[in-house]
Amino acid sequence: MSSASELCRILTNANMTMYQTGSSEPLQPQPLEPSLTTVSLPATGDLLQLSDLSTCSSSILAQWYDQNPQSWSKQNVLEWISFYVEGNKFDASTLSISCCFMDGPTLCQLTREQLLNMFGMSLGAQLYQSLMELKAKYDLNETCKLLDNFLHEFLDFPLLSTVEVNEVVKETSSNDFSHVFKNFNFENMKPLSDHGYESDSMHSSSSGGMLSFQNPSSPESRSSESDQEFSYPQIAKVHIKTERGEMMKRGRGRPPKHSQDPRHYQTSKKSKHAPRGTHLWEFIRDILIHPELNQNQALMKWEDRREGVFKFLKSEAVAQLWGQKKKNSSMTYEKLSRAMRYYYKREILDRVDGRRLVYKFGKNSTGWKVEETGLHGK
DNA sequence: AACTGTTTTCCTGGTT
DNA sequence: AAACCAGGAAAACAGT
Repeated sequence: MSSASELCRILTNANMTMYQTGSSEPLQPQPLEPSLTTVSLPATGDLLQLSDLSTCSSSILAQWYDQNPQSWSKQNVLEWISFYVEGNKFDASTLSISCCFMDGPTLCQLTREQLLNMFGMSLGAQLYQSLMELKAKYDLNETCKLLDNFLHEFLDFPLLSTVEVNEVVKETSSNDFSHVFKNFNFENMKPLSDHGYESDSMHSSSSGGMLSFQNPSSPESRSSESDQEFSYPQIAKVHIKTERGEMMKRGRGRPPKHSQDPRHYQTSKKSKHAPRGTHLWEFIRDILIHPELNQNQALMKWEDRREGVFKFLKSEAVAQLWGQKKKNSSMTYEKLSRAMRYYYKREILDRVDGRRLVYKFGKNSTGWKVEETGLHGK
């Protein structure tokens, strides 16, 4: 069996369509204005900001995070399925892609049995569960909106402006809805604890071994290919008259010596930044094997498809894209290429001497060979 | 908490 | 000169 499924890859690359190098902003929901009334209760929008699903699909998924599954488009459904396919390294070579082309209403009509028939016992069950959870989450969202509105009106009442309400809903919510949030990371949330995570044991109930995210296909089996990161939103942790602390992301790697931005040096709480998602080489591979999803940007091309030799056509654009994926706007080809050079030692890439911007996949990279992909590039 | 793996950042020096 | 390439060093951060 091929190590990575075609569907998975197609959908991974569908993500590319969302990355517009030329455009100013990555496709992410605009953070809602922090409540200036100093209420740290997350606004409903914050609450539901699923800015990071565990894999590369995050940008896409952010588009439909607060939608009722009933109103999902076909694309949304596809993305949702891909999340589970990729997250589990599900081998979808046996899965008919046509199964995945349906809109939200159609999806919601399916029974559990139908899903199992279409996607198999494991994935089908998982999709069914996820669907139920997302529906529940949507309902919760609606409830929260009401609560949010209520609280805002409530807080407008002057005599109540010094009331402090702490962790009102936390217990109920974490008990009842933990599974709902399981796959999501809520940025802009104050972490419950220093490290920003809840203990896993608290909510192992719903998914159990089902969501065992393993990646047998990647050379780095220990990698965080599909790592999940989540924390609970503190649904009603209200601090009236308390400044909402801005958490600055410190950024990875060695701190820039001559950073233009002094905030770069400010210490911050360990940011729960984006899970790694795919590795760089996989990201590159995916651009190559699905050029049709690059918005006609011709970012890279195969020099020798069979041998796995490829070339960067727009090195900085690719770097920007990679940066967007890693939420790092200062990514450059210079830095990206350093990471690429580290792959030589691990034989994920082989050296190609004397040819600028040309690299070659090595024996420890997978998913690019013609036979593997089922695609036939030039 | 220590350790490992994978980048990210910076840098010096070389090549095209 | 600009854009790359090579790698060392150090740091950040996630996962174990």
